[in-house]
Amino acid sequence: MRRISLHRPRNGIPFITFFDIYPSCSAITIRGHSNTSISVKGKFGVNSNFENVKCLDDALTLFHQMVRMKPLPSLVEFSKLYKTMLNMKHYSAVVSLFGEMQKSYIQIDGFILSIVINSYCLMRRVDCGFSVLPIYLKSGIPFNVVTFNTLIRGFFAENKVKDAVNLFKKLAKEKICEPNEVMYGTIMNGLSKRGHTQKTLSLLRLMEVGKTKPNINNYNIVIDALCKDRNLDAAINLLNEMKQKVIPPDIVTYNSLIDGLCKLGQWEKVMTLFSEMRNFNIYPDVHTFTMVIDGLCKEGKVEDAEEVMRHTNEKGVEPNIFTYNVIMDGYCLRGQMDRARSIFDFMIDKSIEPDNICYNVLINGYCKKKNLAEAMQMFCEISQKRPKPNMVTYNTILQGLFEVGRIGSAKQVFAEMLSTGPIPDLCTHTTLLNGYFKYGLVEEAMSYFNKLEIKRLSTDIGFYNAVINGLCKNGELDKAHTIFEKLSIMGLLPNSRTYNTMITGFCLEGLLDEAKAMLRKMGDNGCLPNEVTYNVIVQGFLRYSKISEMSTFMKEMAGKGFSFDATTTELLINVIRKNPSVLDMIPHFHSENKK
DNA sequence: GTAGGGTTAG
Repeated sequence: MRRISLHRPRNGIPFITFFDIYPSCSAITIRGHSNTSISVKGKFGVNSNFENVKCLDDALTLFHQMVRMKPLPSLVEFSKLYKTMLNMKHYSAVVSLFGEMQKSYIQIDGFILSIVINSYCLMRRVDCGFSVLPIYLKSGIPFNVVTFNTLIRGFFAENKVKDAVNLFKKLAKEKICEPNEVMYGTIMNGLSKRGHTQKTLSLLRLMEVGKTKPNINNYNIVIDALCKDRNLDAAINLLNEMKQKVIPPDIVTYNSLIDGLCKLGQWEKVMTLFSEMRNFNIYPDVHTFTMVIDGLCKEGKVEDAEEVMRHTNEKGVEPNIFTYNVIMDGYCLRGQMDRARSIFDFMIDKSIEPDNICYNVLINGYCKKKNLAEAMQMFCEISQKRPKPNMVTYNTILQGLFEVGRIGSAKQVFAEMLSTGPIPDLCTHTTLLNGYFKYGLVEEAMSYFNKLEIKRLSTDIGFYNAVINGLCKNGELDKAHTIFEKLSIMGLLPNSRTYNTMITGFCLEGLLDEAKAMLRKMGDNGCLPNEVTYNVIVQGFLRYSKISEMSTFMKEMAGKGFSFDATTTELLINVIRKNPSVLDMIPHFHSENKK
């Protein structure tokens, strides 16, 4: 069967399309340099060749077959192949195949160039993405909104927010291209994901009065940002605005809102949204159920969560790996590792391949139960599989091993991480330091710390808190104090944990005046003393029987509505037993505390 | 055939 069709596309170049049977390449549209397209349909349908591309080798083989064909396949087929490769994350391979195309003088078009720019952006090389722009000019291909949207996404991928926004502004100002809803969406999404919810909302308002009116996606981005900020009232107001403007919310809109409400435990409102959705003929999907299940699990209601999972099945929605991971985490949080492991086996029975998160959840669960045998078993299991253990896996198992004192194994795992694993992050460094300090290995801790300082890899206050705490606990208060004083020079702001750690350190050494001075300094630096601070300092005075000063701080505590923790209470009882008159020194406290 | 939104782990 042969069909010939002649049509004239917008750019004015005529295309002639043939449909025929072509055994050697059964599903490829072929276009010669004269812009003649020949589409060959085989028994597997038009896309079958790309569905069969399972790995990089398949893609390369097919590409080389394609470039040798006469006449050449159409650029549509080349872009389909490139897209398939991008989906498999073979970004640099796309770039090099594009190079081969250029060397062979194969004609290119704007689609191909956008894909090449995207490949660079996905490799986090937006700079190389820009270097593709001259090819447009040389080839007489006009830039379009996709070209620049891809580059804007590239900037965001490298966290270059200002560059992204500047490019966006430049495009509009110099009339290089008219931003559309997608481009607004890209900017809004980039800003909202970095906490700039108000700017995102302003852009939506700008769109409302401008030429490009916001679509459902633009609203969804803002609603999700508001929900993530726990500003559910504002999010629901925006939902109502959408309804008024006859932009009907969709499942994504409702999922953002339901997730926000679940995280706040506002279950009645969740139910209201569920019934509202039904009125709009929008049905909950696997995301909706998973978020509800997650919310219930985080409140410890895992049985209810399992009930919802059964309900999910009744509604014809299949739980996916997210759902199972969430339920497993729920059981792990409650220490019910047997239940978590049944879910795990059940999932495998359903032919769902466990992923990294799944293993990490279980490893964390076993570590929390101090069952390092099982944790290590799972760690070894994942080490022999793909995907390989990631940073979270290593950090979890390291923490677990240190927790139970298996320092040798921890060192072994860390060495393995350095040689074949992911690059350690700040959490790894902090875990390692905490571990060394906990077991008195001060020299090892400090030599590791110094190495990191030289490499300037330690730029986080949480990390310094670990060092300061470790030094204080190992009787090295002076060194801790020196590092504390250095923080401001490095431009790091101490937080309440930093101060509390230093105050604890001073109290342990009986340097109560220094402790007191540090507490007063906290307020000056905009970091108010909290319940922990007061408990720590009161404990200090109690240990050194400075009853009248203790009384002063207790009064302040009472004024701020802070309570004693277990340690303070115990110390206080011991002091009162020895000397009952102390009771009169204690200010009017909650009667509960006084008993 | 190229660019966009919502769910999980340390």
